[in-house]
Amino acid sequence: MPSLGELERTIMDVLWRASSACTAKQVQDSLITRDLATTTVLTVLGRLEHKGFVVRQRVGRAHQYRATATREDHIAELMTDALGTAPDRTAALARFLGGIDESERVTARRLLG
Amino acid sequence: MPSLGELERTIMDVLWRASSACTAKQVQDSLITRDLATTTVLTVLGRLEHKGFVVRQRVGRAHQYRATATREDHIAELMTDALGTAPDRTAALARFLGGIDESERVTARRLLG
DNA sequence: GTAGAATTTCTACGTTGTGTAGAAGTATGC
DNA sequence: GCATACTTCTACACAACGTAGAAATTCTAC
Repeated sequence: MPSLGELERTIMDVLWRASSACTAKQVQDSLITRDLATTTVLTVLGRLEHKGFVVRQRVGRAHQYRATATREDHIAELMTDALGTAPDRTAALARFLGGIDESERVTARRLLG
Repeated sequence: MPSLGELERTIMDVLWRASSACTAKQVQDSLITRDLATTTVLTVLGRLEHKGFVVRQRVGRAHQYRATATREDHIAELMTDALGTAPDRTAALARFLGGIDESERVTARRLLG
């Protein structure tokens, strides 16, 4: 899976937080702390589309962008990918599960049925 | 956590597989498919040391390198870091656990006690 | 239907990380 | 002491990413 730069990540966060698809302008306006040029946002959104993280749809003269996966799906995929690099999956899983705190272990047990 | 490039990763794999600490020469000789210069291996080992993935110790005129963490620890840390970026940890955990296959879910349940 | 504005596309540049290795320095063993 | 093994220094190319101006396109309001 392609990885995300810092700005790419920031922009994905906007899209993940958004309830619906956003235009580049809307993304730009969400990032008040950074004062980016619109073209910068567009460039990054283009790269994110290229990497498969977003899709876009024309609406009027503009495009609306939305994330192709939820943030949780993305995170789960990162975790699965990491686990996938283990020659000994069980050992890696054991380390991971051993490292999370007790309340979360309880949650995990419940999630596993 | 710093990430690993492709060669850095390859060299970490050597160190992770090795039962004991390795010299640059030994690492180089393990990578028969790549025919790298010794200095290349040294440079990368230096970067890995800088990133905290390895430590070295002088032995005679050479240095021996060993990984600071096991591969499984590293992988578990990647997973934990990914989970740590989730605003809703439970949701992310649910997606992750929901995505692994049934036999591994059984293993996970057992690991959780 | 044309002018102006909004939006996109194209192009580009600086920075950083990484793969790669030569040249030069240094220490060790004989 | 000297040759050699090993390290350190320096360097370069290439890709990814942050950044944005210039130019092209397209919609809308008149």
